[in-house]
Amino acid sequence: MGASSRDSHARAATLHDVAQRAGVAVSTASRALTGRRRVSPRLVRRVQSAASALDYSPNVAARSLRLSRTMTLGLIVPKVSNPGFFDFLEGVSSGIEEHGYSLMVTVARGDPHHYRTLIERLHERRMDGIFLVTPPEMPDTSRALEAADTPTLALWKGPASLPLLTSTEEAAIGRAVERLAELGHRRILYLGLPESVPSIRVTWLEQAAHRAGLAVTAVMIPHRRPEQPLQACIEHALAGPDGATALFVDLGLVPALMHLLTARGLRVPADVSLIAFGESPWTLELGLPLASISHTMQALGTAAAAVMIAWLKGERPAPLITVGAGEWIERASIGPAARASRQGIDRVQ
Amino acid sequence: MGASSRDSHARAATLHDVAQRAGVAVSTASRALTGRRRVSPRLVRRVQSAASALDYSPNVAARSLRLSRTMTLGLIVPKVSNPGFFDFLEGVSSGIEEHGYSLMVTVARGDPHHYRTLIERLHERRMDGIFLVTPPEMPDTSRALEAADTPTLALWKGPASLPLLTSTEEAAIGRAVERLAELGHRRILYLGLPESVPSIRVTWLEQAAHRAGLAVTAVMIPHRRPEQPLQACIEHALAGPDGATALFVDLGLVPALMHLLTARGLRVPADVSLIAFGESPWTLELGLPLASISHTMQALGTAAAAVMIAWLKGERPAPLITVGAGEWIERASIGPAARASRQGIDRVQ
DNA sequence: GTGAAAGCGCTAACAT
DNA sequence: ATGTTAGCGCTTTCAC
Repeated sequence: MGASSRDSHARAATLHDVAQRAGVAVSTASRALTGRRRVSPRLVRRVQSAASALDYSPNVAARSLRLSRTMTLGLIVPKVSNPGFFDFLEGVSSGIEEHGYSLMVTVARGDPHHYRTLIERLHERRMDGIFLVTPPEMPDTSRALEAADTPTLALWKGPASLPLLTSTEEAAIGRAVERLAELGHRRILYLGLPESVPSIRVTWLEQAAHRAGLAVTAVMIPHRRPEQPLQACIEHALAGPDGATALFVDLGLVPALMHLLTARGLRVPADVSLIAFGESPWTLELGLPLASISHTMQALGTAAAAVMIAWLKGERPAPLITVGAGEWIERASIGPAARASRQGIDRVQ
Repeated sequence: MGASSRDSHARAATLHDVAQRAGVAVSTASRALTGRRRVSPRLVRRVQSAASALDYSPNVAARSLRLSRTMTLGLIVPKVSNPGFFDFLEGVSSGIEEHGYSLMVTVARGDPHHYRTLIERLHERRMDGIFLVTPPEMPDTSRALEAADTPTLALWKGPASLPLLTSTEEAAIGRAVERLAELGHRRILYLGLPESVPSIRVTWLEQAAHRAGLAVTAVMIPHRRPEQPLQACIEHALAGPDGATALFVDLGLVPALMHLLTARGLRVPADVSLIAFGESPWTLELGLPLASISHTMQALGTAAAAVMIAWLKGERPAPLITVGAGEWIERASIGPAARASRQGIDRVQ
């Protein structure tokens, strides 16, 4: 133990201690440290050195009580294992941190009851603002939120009463679908993992396909031992003269899918076009130039942070904000619809 | 707006308001609500109904100030995009939540300076405990922690002054390596992503290999456009009579690797044995029974939570705690060392 | 069993 | 520019 380390049983130094050591009043010490009002430079120095001598660390709880502001934001996320989710968290965290805010994170189970509990919990802790991520099928939780009267920003989707932040992923999907239409594709197969957060994707994809005159078959692969194995799904969907010629898949399914396609002798994009939701550097550098709807979760996080910070400064956000975090990236995994090889595919089945 | 919703400009009800409405003293109201001392059932009911009528929500900041306990735990994690990290977070979160604690999450950039800043920040907020995850190459941050005098638990690795929580992954790796030795393998190639959190894996792997008399080539694939593309790496490592016959890879590399191996006509496990760090249901169900060192991050999270809760109850943790969260799972992707097909592999190069 | 009052550490009026 | 004081909302002695 160095001489400077305090006895671990001594209570932490308070502003009072600092003021006393510097020979000034507590209010002066407060002003000197926070800089919120003019104090003579001489005293500022004295207070500062007293503070550092005592290892003074302001008590945020006391400050919060006094100012009715906790400088803390809450984040409620559903319990999903989306690979990109940590990036989102990081975006939010770094975005608010530089403005002096901290982040309180709670992970909700699926049920609305738990959501309500967590909202209450954050309310008791008097969050200055809340980021709310609800699973798509979540019923209304707005009552619990109303009571709290806390600036709350919904991500991806949420109750109509809340400002909503989404990304340009929808537009990107639209562009991808249009491109497929140009290439002569007529039917798309979507393979998704149920626990991927933005399952609005499916809706977006369906709408875009409708506009472009394409048909969509959406298949959510259940998490545990699917009754209809993925393999059967795909073969069925790709088969026949009306079979899908293009595949949209969650990135997590790509390895399995590639394996399966290779095993069946189907080539990308000669036999089937492939578009992934999400990017991974490893799919790119290795002879698999995978076209994708890239979605930088981190960008969405920082955007959310920025909107919230502005809100706390009095600038109420628009009801719907779209962030440029989604992008259509065309790569060699898509090509003209493989009408010619239909027969070959039929044989597979 | 329902009749019960308060005017959004009215300040939140305080305990004083509740007491007044129930016709009791604030102290009685406090006791009735917290149940920390005996209050007549009649009054308890009166206070409770007054509280719910006023939508009373206790102010945690005030309580913290009074009790010198925030009921909040801090988590510091390095800025890495490890897929399983969110699971860990979830484990910690749910583990502490049921004991009434909340979680404050901060994401650190690589540098020690930022770590210190974040630790200070958490200290100002008077966390009751801190979970610390440092990247392996992080220099000592213990001075900042000492000052805080807050129960701090290190995960995976950390300064010697702190109790450390690791998993049985090390043992699992040992078992995997022994099995490979049995199967006649002599050289292992490890392919890792640099940003995977527990890069102590490499150390563990090397130690285990040494014990079993095997050689290890560890290659960390740089994130951006590697000068030595993965492809060249692998071909070089697998080639020659002394080439590696078994591959340990991070799960994120599996798709790329599979593609590459398939393209080169190398079969698993006939030509090369494959072991992944991590599990994904999609690699299993689809003709790719991938042997793995499975590591349930969530289990590690809940374990960390449990240790911390116990600590806060006065039960100081052992300096080193090993959690059974890592497991060696043998599957068909490993087999006897492919001495016979050496020539075929050489031809590939 | 209940009430009155002190005080946790801080900031912002209000005085000087 | 600096000091004095009230009070943020809560729990806990201390009296009764």
